[in-house]
Amino acid sequence: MATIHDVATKAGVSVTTVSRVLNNRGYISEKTRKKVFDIMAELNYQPNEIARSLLRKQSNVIGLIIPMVSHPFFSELANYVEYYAYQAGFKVMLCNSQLDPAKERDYIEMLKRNRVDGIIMGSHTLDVEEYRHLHSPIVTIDRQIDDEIPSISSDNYRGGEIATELLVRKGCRKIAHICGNQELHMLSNLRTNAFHETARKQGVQHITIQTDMNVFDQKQYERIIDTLLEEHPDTDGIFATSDIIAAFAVKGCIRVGKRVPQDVRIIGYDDVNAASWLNPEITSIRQPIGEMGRMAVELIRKQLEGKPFKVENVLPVQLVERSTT
Amino acid sequence: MATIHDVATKAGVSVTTVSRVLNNRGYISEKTRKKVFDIMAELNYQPNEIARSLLRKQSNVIGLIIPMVSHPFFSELANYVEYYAYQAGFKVMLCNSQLDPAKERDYIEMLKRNRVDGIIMGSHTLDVEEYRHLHSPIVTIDRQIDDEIPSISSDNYRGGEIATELLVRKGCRKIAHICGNQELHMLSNLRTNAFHETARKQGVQHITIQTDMNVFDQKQYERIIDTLLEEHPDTDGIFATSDIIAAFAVKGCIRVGKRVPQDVRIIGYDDVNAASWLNPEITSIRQPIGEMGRMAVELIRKQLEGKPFKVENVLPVQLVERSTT
DNA sequence: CAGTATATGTCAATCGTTTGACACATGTCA
DNA sequence: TGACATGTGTCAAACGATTGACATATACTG
Repeated sequence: MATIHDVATKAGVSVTTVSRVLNNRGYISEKTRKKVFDIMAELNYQPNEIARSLLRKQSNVIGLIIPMVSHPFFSELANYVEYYAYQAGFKVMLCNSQLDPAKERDYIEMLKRNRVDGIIMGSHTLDVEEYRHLHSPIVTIDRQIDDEIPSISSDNYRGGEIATELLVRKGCRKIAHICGNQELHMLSNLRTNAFHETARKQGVQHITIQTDMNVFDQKQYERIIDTLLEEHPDTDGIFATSDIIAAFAVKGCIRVGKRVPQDVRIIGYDDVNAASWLNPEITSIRQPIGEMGRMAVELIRKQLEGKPFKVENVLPVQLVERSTT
Repeated sequence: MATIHDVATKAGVSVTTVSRVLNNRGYISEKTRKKVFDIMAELNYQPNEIARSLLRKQSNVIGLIIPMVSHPFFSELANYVEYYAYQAGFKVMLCNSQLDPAKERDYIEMLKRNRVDGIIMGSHTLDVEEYRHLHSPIVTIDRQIDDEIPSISSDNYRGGEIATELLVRKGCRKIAHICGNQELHMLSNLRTNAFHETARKQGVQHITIQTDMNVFDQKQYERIIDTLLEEHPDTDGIFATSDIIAAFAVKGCIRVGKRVPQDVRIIGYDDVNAASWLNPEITSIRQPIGEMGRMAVELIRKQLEGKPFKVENVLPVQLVERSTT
């Protein structure tokens, strides 16, 4: 790879001059500028960003830690993060924690060693303390660490409320809620709180089933649904905490001969693209994933630039009614 | 951030000693080693990988360029690439081209400026020439550049053959094939060749519909299916080049009152996870995505280490029969 | 006691780029 | 003529780590 030195020699100028051309500073004649650019093209010169980063103490890299990209919610989030990061001149480093604390910790250290400009945390398997000592700007998705670290989430409580209310309004008398593992202290636990309170207030029977801590395990979903329908055959409403789980609920119902939505009404969560590929299309609570991604990048930038930012960012959710309710 | 210098000073030793501890070379007493590690922990020291990369001329970063992560095939591929890269000590930089040549080119240059150790190309919107001049090790997914650059693909021709044969065997007499844009010169075009040849050989009516160059556009899929069913109402078999398109085909059929698989048999491609969330579950041609990801990382490594490697890597596909055929 | 293994230090170069200080032209304008 | 703008050069330090050469000191072994 050619260096700035090679370019300077070949162009018959000094490295300072080349650097000046490259960074547009100081006086440069049109003739020299052209000459330098020509040589750069000829040598296929690409300035070494590693050397620049070292000097500038800025890598322009954002680390994105999520449980796994192949989960639709996170793959869509990653897609938007990449989109807005690119627009802002950042590169994104993809880190799947697989919800393994050791891997998550390892990735955090790796990102620090690589002096990333910021970390977007979509996985949270460690203790609050461990996140607090991070020096780089971070932003968390769906979890609050403390009142210094900005977090982004959608209005989980409201989402749980809307979902439960819809099922009640549609006439469900016994509603099951399948939620994620509550031990992770995610803000999504609020959906479950909302479910309990709303169901109680409305006076309908309700049960809650927690999934294991695995990111996503189809077999587990199938088992949970089967058990649910067997132990509570009179269930007439299911509020699943993701569209994928809702999809398995639909399949489970059909397997045992129940019609959706006539016998069982089902609502998912997230409103990922896949929710509308399914048949029947799944009613869902839409999280503004694009906006969450945009805001995550923006919050990193604001921290880097020392600008003020809001610590708690709760975005509105929206009911998207389709065919399963 | 603490530097190796701070650690040395605080530990009362020289930077050389700290470096020796860090890199496990030369003689170090247990006492000093412990002392240094203690201070490193105390100062929360993380060696600056940027400085190391500069010196070693090795960044341990792999660039992954794909059309978009939110497409299930690529999100699963990205997931595996991350998995194997992590195991091998690499970080992965996520680049979505959106099938925009300008963005793809820009990303390639960015990756070169950042001196990545290798590039996995899953997006191919540029001319062969542009890829050929890349200096870093690259590996392509689903496209052949020349006989120097290793490529990975699954057996697209065989996949197309199996899919078509299955539909014929099931009794289809008029089969439609929905394929991706053929201008991209991807190896997946072989599926279409296989479709034509097999259908002709078997003597069944067949039509082919090409999608636009967009990565994925639900509206477009819906339109294509609607038009197909309207213009060719006697279609009784559909071979879609992705499971997502197949999902839309299923929905389209049901919309116009056709039963799947009784009236129309549908087969998808890739066998992404989503294929089994759907209802009915989609019959598909399975690409070994995990193996492709593993091999991509391995081929980068082999090039880096100067080991011999195979240029053309075609992996077997497999029929996964479910409910839509 | 000589020789060697162990333990640590100093010093300087290197990776590729940026940047500030300073020097020295040439040209232009008032 | 002097002041200033323009254009380019040299030099050196800095970013943070690694590494080889070499020096020195202690401890042990045969």
